Amino acid sequence: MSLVSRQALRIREVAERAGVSPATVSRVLNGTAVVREATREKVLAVVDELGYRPNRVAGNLRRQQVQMIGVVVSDIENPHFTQMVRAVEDTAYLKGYRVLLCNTDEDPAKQREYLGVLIAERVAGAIISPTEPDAPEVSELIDHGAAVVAFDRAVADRRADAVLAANSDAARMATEHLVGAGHKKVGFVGGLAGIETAAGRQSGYEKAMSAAGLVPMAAQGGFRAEGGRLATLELLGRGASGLVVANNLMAVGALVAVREAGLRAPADVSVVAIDDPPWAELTDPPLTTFAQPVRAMAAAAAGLLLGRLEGRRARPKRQVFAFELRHRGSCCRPAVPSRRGGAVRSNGSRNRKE
Amino acid sequence: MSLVSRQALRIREVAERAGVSPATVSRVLNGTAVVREATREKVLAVVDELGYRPNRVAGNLRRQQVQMIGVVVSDIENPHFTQMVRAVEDTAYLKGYRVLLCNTDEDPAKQREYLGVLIAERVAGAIISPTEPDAPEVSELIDHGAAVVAFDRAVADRRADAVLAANSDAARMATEHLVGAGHKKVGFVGGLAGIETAAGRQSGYEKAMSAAGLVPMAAQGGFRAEGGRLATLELLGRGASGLVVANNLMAVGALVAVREAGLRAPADVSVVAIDDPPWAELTDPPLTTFAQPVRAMAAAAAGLLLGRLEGRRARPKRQVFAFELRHRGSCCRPAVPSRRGGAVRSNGSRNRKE
DNA sequence: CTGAAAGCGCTTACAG
DNA sequence: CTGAAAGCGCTTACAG
Repeated sequence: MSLVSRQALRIREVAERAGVSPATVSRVLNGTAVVREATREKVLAVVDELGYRPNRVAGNLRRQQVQMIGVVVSDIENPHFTQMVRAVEDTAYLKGYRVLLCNTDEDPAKQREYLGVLIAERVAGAIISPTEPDAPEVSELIDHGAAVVAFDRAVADRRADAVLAANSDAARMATEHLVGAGHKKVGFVGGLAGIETAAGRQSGYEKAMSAAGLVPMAAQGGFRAEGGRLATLELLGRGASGLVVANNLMAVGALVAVREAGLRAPADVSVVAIDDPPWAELTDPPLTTFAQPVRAMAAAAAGLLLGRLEGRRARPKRQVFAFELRHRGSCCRPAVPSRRGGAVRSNGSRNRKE
Repeated sequence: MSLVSRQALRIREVAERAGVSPATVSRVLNGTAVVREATREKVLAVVDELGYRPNRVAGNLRRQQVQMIGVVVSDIENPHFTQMVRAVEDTAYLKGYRVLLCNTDEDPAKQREYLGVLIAERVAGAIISPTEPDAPEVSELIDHGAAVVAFDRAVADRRADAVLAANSDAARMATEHLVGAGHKKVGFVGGLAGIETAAGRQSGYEKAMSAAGLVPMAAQGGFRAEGGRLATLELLGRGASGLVVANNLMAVGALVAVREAGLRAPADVSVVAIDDPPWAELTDPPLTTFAQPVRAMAAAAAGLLLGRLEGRRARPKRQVFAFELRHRGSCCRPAVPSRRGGAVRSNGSRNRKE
């Protein structure tokens, strides 16, 4: 179809060749006005013949709107966010919106820069899992007319919709699950300080422990596998017989640590993780988890966002989703006191790659 | 800093407030010309005071270039592509480029539409793992001046750079590995018909089998977990004692199938997978794999792309990366003839979700 | 139903 | 070192 040419064709060339004005070509291509059928066909024939591709950058400027949404996550490699991005992309694609991927690495500076990009590009909206919930750029983005939905973690600006998970409840239930099986020394492998989901999960854990009259025992793993490994080794060294792990990446590290310590789950240690990664039933033992309904959450977020983009003007919504227990093999053998001999080495010398 | 206002500020307002022309504001903000220091400071002060954010859509149009690259993958949820996207995003970010995420689901129509979007948005470049390698849109994109790098799978247009993996070699070595351990009935869980990586891997497998004088035995799993499960059940039903699985998602299904069939790896069946997913050492048993150096490949692809965007005009490069054996527990117990009693049920009645 | 003209908000030769 | 003016490629009131 297309005549190859170095210089991109403009609407004017198409118009001349078709013997009409640029306005008419635009109307045909966008369906924004009724055009005589014969004219329409002639225009389409020329468009096809020349392989004309309208320059959308120009259109965006003129129309004063960009059919693009930013998706801001802290780590695209975390399956939790991968699933979210995937579900959002699906919905956005169907509605004609493109996805601009913004990976912040939990770095507030990077989040600021990326939000600046979204403002500069005048995107129509954004789904944000914030690293810094009160960054002024979030408000700036909204001031510029973008629709914003907070995902997983709320943002300070009250004009944003929010799709959250009941983090505290999940950690509380996970802890109760272990306590109910007779564990007294239940450790908590915590997430990244200052992140809402980490704080929520830790508080649920602490609530359950104190309700049971037990002493909390937490170590921070930073939401990453290697951190989870080290935190787990520390907690095992302190005699933990049950572990609540605050996310799926750290669960990888926790399982490795259990093995490194020469222990077996659930015989020696019971493990419950929050988040249900795709590989949960493949591990040895299969991992008991509290699963977030990520897809439903992502669909809700995309729905809220696209709803606003299509003109809904309701006041901001806040939807909270419950976790769901997926009982597998890593839990819960009842606790057996002092079944272990020696101390556990509390940090690995092995140079592992996660 | 920013005075909140419904209507976005334009460069003209900033110029008026600073008592200079728009041209000068532009020069200060872009550093494109020397501006008197006092003027510069005045402009920056006003920009800061008003919270001015240049409209990059307008800039893109005027400058005739968009600092954005498209990343076209078939499935962002496949860890293989997730890692690639992540590595590309890192590099692109550092060079000031944004990433537009395009998920094709191995659907040629979706790939065409997304490539059309990339052309219309006049992106500077694209990294493409093509579903349809000879789609005319790839050439159109290049005609429009975009730099294109093919990833994993080549594209027909010879002007694109390519970063590939030695698929055939990997499958051949995996097969030889099993044959070397004494397996005669080595089955192959194949990928999606028509996809280059699937064909390459299957041909490597067939080469190794015929070199060993053995009869090939393949079943197609479509590169997805559930397909891998069904294909594996079929091959086990045909008496396979060794399995080469053509990608990581199908490996999930294969392990599940082995378990469903009441067998154990490596005692009853040896399994080698191509692709090394993050959870390979967590499975029961840990999965022996041939790993692609995804990060190195992604870095190479991003390097080639950004190199061209920065003006390199060398002829198209084609880099092929070798796989690397990661020996773990799922292989290779030597084959023991007819160690199994009855037939294996050849398709599961359990209604699993992958 | 169609065209001429203005304008989206920048950047950049050009002139001084 | 700085400004006035043109122009990037569209879309859309406006007029007919």
